[in-house]
Amino acid sequence: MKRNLDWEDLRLFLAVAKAGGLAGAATATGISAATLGRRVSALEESLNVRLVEREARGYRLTAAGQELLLQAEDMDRSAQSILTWREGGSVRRRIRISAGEWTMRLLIDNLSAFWRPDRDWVPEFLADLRNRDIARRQIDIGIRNSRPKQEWLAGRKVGSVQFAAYQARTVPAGHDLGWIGLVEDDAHSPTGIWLKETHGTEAVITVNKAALALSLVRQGQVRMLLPVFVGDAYEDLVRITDPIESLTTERWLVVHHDERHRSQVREACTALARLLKQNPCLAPDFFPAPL
Amino acid sequence: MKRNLDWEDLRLFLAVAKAGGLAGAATATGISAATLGRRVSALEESLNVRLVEREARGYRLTAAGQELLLQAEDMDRSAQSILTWREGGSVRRRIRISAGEWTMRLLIDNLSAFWRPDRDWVPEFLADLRNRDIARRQIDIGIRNSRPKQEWLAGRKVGSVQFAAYQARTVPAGHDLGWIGLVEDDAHSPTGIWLKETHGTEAVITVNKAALALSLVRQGQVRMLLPVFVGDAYEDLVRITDPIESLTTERWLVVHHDERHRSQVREACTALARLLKQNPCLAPDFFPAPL
DNA sequence: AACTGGAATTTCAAAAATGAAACGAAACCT
DNA sequence: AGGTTTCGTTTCATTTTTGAAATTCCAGTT
Repeated sequence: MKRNLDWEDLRLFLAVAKAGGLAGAATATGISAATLGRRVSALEESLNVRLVEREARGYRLTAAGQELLLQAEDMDRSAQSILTWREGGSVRRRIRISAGEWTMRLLIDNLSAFWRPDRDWVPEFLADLRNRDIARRQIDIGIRNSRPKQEWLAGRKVGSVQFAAYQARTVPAGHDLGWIGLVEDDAHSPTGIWLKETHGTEAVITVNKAALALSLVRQGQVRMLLPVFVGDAYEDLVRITDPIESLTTERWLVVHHDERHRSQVREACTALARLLKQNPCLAPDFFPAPL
Repeated sequence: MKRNLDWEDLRLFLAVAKAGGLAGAATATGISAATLGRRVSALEESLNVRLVEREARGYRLTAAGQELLLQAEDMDRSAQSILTWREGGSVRRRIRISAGEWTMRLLIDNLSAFWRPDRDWVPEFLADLRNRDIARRQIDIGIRNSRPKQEWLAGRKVGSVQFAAYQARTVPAGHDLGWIGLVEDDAHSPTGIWLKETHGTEAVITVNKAALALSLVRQGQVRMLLPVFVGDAYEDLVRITDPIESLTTERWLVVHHDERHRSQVREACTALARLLKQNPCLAPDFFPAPL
């Protein structure tokens, strides 16, 4: 295809000019002499000027080549300042992790179990569960409840999540309470279906914040289906069912298959997998006791 | 392969940043949006920093991306001055043409037949007949006496050259003269073989400059085998044989097959071919008459 | 003068990059 | 609210680039 001035050709010309030939430049750049020769020829063609005399023992710059060398050195100064900027500043990569609200809190509660400040990556948490955001690189690692289906996603199973029904310990046995659910868990979701099939009812109240729902449960006003890593973390809550088999979900770490070989992404995945396979619970102190 | 900072990635990032997304940058650079997306991702990976937020309607620079943009603009200023340097100065390409000494003089004598100052190339003549110099791009077009054999050479036949024996017109008929030859035309060359077979002798005198040999012939001191485009150009010379079939050679324009699609090389070849197919002679005034 | 070492070019198989086309989703318009 | 347009990503066939190995040749050494 037809190109503009290729800056990489300039960079390689610079290396050849500095080394006085292809052999030295090949050593300096890690690119083969054959390729460097072709790139210099390509630059001569695009600039329409002879830049080097090709001799048996190396390349000698023409007058035009010497002029170009000066300008390529200008570009190299800017390039060197880019490298200095990256090496001098924080070179730690922010790894964006997305999960549902409960799982997000689980990670935050257990941060020290999978991350320390001396690591060369920093976790950044985002509550966004769309795979499209992994495609757009807005998310590096997603924690999802099923195996990824798209071929551009790579997944790793890291355990499963059990659900059970909970109410406040202060509610008298046999007292009939309504159910609360999350807006996204509508009547067609697994939790909605379970509720209809076992209690012949739907959630009386729905909210879009899991933390708010939890407060109402702890106040003794409603019952709720919760992941056991949440429900079991609060001593003022009690299960009113055993873990519900039909609501058990898997837990997957999902990344873009292009990204999974990146060292920080891999380290983060390894650390998260180690944590999640231990089936940790929330740290309940995070939430204030209900008034 | 593992690379250093790829300057072409920087150039393409600059285009994406200026356009606010892949679509506009694709239009500006002629490179597809898919490729630009990959190149920006590659740059993020090599610099180990997120440079853009990928949104549905374009790319938005992160803080690091904005910093990098400033430095890439520095590099672009140098790149623009390279383009200005090339456009402001002479953009005409020097085309190096190599041929034997006689053919070289033929070209110079007939310069206006194949080149004019308004052309976008300038001929540069070199007396060097080695094909290796075409490989090393020290020569753009070689005029050779046989079809090129190497596969990296492209050839175009442009006629043939006849040879005949000449002496000075002033030499009396039947007067026995010795022969002069060129150093490179030794006893094993076609001319050496012909001389031995037809006259049972070798060249008495050898010189390494064709012009010097010609002077001696014109002074009436020796006889010589000459290309007819040289011998017939001098009225004070006379053929003493008809054109010698066994010494006739072909005439080929030879270029590197990589170079033959370059417009200036192609123009020069076309012009030279047009001239040489007319079987032109030397302009005899070029050489001073013998004292 | 002969031999050796080093450098560049060429060939061709392998690897990498590219782009057309399809797809998905968000923003915009009616 | 529904339809259209625009943008970015993915897939896969095609194109381009790359590098290992071979070749050639020149400079340096013995």
